Amino acid sequence: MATIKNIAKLAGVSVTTVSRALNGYPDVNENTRKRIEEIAKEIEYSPNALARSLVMNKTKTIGLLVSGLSREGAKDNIVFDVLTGINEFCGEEEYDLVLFNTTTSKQKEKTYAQLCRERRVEGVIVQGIKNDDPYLQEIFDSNIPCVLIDVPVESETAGYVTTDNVDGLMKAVRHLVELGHENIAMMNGHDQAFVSKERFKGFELGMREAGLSVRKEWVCNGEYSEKKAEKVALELLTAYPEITAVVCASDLMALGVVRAAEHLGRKVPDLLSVTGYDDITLASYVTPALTTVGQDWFRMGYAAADLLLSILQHKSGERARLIENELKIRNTTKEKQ
Amino acid sequence: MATIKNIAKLAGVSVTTVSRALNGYPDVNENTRKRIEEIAKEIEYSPNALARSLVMNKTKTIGLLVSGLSREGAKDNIVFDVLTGINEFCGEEEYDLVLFNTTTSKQKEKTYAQLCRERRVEGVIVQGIKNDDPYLQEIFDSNIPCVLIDVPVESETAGYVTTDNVDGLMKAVRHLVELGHENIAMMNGHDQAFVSKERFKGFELGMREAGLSVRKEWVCNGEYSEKKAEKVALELLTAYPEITAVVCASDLMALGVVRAAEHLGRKVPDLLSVTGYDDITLASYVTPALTTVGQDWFRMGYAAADLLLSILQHKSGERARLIENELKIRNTTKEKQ
DNA sequence: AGCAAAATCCAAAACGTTTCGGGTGGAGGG
DNA sequence: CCCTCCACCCGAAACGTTTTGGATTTTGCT
Repeated sequence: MATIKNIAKLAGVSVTTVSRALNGYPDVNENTRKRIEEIAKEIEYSPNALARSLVMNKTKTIGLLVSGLSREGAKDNIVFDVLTGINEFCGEEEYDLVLFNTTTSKQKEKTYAQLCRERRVEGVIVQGIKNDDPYLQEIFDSNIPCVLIDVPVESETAGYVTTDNVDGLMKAVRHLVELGHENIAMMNGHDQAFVSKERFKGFELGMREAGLSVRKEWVCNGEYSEKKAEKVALELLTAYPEITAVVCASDLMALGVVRAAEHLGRKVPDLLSVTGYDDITLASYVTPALTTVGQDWFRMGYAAADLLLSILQHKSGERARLIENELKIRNTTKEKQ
Repeated sequence: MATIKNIAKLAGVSVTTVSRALNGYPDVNENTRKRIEEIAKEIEYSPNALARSLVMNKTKTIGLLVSGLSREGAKDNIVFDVLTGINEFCGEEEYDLVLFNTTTSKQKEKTYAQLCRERRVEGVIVQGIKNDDPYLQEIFDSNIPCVLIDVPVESETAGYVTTDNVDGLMKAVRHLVELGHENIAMMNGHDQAFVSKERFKGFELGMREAGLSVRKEWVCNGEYSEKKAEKVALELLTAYPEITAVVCASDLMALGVVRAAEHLGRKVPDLLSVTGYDDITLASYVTPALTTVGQDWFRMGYAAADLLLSILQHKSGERARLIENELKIRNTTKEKQ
């Protein structure tokens, strides 16, 4: 493979000159520069990024640590959208992206910090991490620049991007209240996600705002799983048939709830209103199309990469980015009969 | 950052010994090895993969070149599933994955080969490439090991993984024929995809097998776009109302066709049967659920990575992998009325 | 004790770059 | 003619590893 040395020999100059010529330094004669560039093209030279990174101590690479990169993750396109956003930004800034495998047990022995240090990534974006994940602690301890998606962490080197989950869920509740609903239940996700707490807070606030009380038995845990939510909803709706609306902490769970309702002969939205959260692709394709509060995952990914770079470059003390969300009213909500 | 030199100094040995100790060579005393390992842990040493790769000329990294990594790509989960499969395999083999940005115009100046050489990836997996893409020619010319998804290319260093697209479409046609359909149209994709030709061949063969003739005006080009397919289908179905079934070269296009049919008051599947291709997530969630021929994209990704590694290691002369497909009969096909 | 073999260690080169601290030669100014 | 300055170039060190080819010490055997 062609190296800078080869060029130097062919051009009859030193490697220093070749390096400086190719990198646009001013202290090299235009004629020699031309000659060097021609030879470089001739022998199909491309710089060895490894060697360069080694000496410059800069890899132009950021790492991606995603938990949901498994076979099941495909149903919601969230991970993918975020990835796309990150990729977009990295393209503009000429950064490369390396995916870390956290799935396999083999790598589990290696700590988060080790992975990053070995590969010498300049920073990391972490997605889909649960708050009881051991990696999380490590992020605090290590001083590797990183930004998390939907996990509020702030430090010298760490930031996050998220949406206003409290407000998001309040939007859903308000919408239902406007439609005349009073007996509103909530299908929340598991506690290992930070957003769950926020969304529950939004639920409480929304209910209080409307002068309604939240009944403990009416908020349940669907674990962000379609199947689980269906099962739980089945029990909930048979035990408390007076419920006329249920807000869900994810679209997938909302689909489960809809299925459960229809299994009980309660047609959605006529006999039960349901709202989701996320606005995954499925949401608008399914019938009835899901009313849901949408998040722009692409933008979140893009913002995450942007924030990470600004942390890397000590541009500002900013450590959090808030992306807007929006209630998308579709066909799973309707006035209370 | 801790280096092997630091350890050497602290342990009172040479860097050679540290290196050999840490890498499990037998010619180092067990006591010194213990000591070295302790110190390594103590000062949080992790090896510099850059330096190692530089001298070993081996990066344990494969590159990923995907064309569909854009915002629109999210609807079909294909790219994501493939990625997941690749990621899975790489995890097992302790390979890292780097994503190349081919989207932005900035990087377009850099050729495919340059990207790979710079980053010193050992091989590449290419996905979603069109056959008029300039990258394709480069793949032939460069001798960088690579495997393509759904593009039949074989050379010393290149291979591919695909499914039997001819047979796949034949399965769909056979199914429709068994249901009594005779006036069958095809919604194909654009010519820039290799699979289009194959699927058309399957259509022809299937029709011939059933003693039916294919009418040229009845095979149209939906360009793998939902919107375009809808528009084209609208024209097709109004011009030729005698059509009772249409096979599509992708699920997204099938969705467009279904929409067009319903817009014309032809309820699917009662008044029109439609089949898709790919079995994307949407296919089973949409109503009516799409009858489609399914491909296991995860397995394709996994197989691609597997094949690439076997090429890298000169394990065998094998240059192609064929993954099975399967007809999934759901609710968009029915006996001809 | 003498000697070969085994065990343990090390110095130095190499990988391909960048960068620091000069060096050389000629032009311009006095 | 001498001095300074500028344009252009170079040698060598450095980045953090691995590996080659010994060198030294210890062990085992007669």
